[in-house]
Amino acid sequence: MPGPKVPEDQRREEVLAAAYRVAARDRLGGLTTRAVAKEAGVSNGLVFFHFVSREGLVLALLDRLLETTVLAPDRAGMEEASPVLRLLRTIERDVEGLPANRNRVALLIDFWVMGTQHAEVQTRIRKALSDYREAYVPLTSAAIESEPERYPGVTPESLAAVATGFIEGCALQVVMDPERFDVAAYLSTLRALVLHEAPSAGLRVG
Amino acid sequence: MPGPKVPEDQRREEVLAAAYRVAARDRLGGLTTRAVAKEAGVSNGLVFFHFVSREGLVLALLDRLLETTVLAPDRAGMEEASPVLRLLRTIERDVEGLPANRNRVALLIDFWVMGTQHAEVQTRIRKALSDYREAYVPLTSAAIESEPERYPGVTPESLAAVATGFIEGCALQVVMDPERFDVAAYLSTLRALVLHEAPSAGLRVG
DNA sequence: GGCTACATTGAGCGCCTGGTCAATACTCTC
DNA sequence: GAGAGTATTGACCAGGCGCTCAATGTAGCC
Repeated sequence: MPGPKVPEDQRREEVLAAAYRVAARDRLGGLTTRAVAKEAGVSNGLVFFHFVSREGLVLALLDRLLETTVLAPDRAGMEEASPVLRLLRTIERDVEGLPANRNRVALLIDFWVMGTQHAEVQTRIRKALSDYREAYVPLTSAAIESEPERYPGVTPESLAAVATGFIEGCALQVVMDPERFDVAAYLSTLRALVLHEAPSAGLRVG
Repeated sequence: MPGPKVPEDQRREEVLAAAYRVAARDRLGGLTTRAVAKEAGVSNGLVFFHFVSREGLVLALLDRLLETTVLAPDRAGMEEASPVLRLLRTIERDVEGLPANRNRVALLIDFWVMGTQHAEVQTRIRKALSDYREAYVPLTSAAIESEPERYPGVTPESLAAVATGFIEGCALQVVMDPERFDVAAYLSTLRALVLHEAPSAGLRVG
């Protein structure tokens, strides 16, 4: 009683999209092959035909998730700002974008936790985090070079690590308690800490 | 064929300790009632006799975990330092303590993630995090008061939130990639950012 | 139209899980 | 020592899981 055939790997794509929907709703723990099949309107066996195993499906989902997560900082609209301000604004953009992507962020943290026990997931997550840090290095490098005496002993890499670590901490907060997490207060505090000047200058938060 | 009886709720304690050992090794996903029973050298049914359900066991474990996690900052040995330095050193102590407690931290993050979908776990975790922030408020308050002009618009609460958020970000790093996480570089970067002076003065890192 | 190759189905297998429960052994009381 | 109450056992159940596979429908080719 097989259903209609679909050309090429379009089916695979449909199943993967269904897997994302299920995972965004029920997280990795709720990502069963049956749930995915049902969501895709397809039989259970077909999931295995296209992904071999649940693990294959999970890894494909992770790859898709990481592919569609933009790492490169968007510098549009801040070409004229000082390097330090550019760095700050990039961090702020990333943090401000977290609440709207809560489901996606929660899913990434699920994979993060899974990576603690699963070698293949671990290497992928580590690489993504490494890429994320790398994407910040040009910004941190410029910031340090603009005022070297202000950042003694700080390397572009260590500053990038701290910056992304800060963002990841924010991601945890957002996932756990989105109502309590006050993006504006968080960011203005960061600004004051780093700039040592009133946050009202140039703050875009309403 | 019941085995020997044990007075009071000592058995409950043994089972809970076994649950911690299992969870520290295999995390929440591996925390099955049978695994705990085996680890405790006890029958499967006894776990339910003492904890009613797996959920009861998990919640008891979470409570135990949070009870035995010291939140109050230890100020010993820094009475004479400036408030800002005291704050920094407290953060440093917390961060430095993470790698040695990797298993415990990983387990807490497991609960954190679980709390995203489980109401009772969520309230407990939120309370623990709130307490953690609160524990920092005296330190952040003193730091701000000592140099009010240096932290414009920064409240003790927001600074405490950023400080603990920073530590939680570090916790994520440690759990994911303990070898790569360079505690010393992280902390010296934080110092330089906040103090705007050479980190060699007063840094205790070898 | 027949043939081949392949996508698709759904029943079914084995395993593990949380949970139940009657039977049983221990401990205490008198 | 008998009786009562409780801690403990392990077999058992239902359900969900990942996964397999023979059967079957579909599409393209000559």
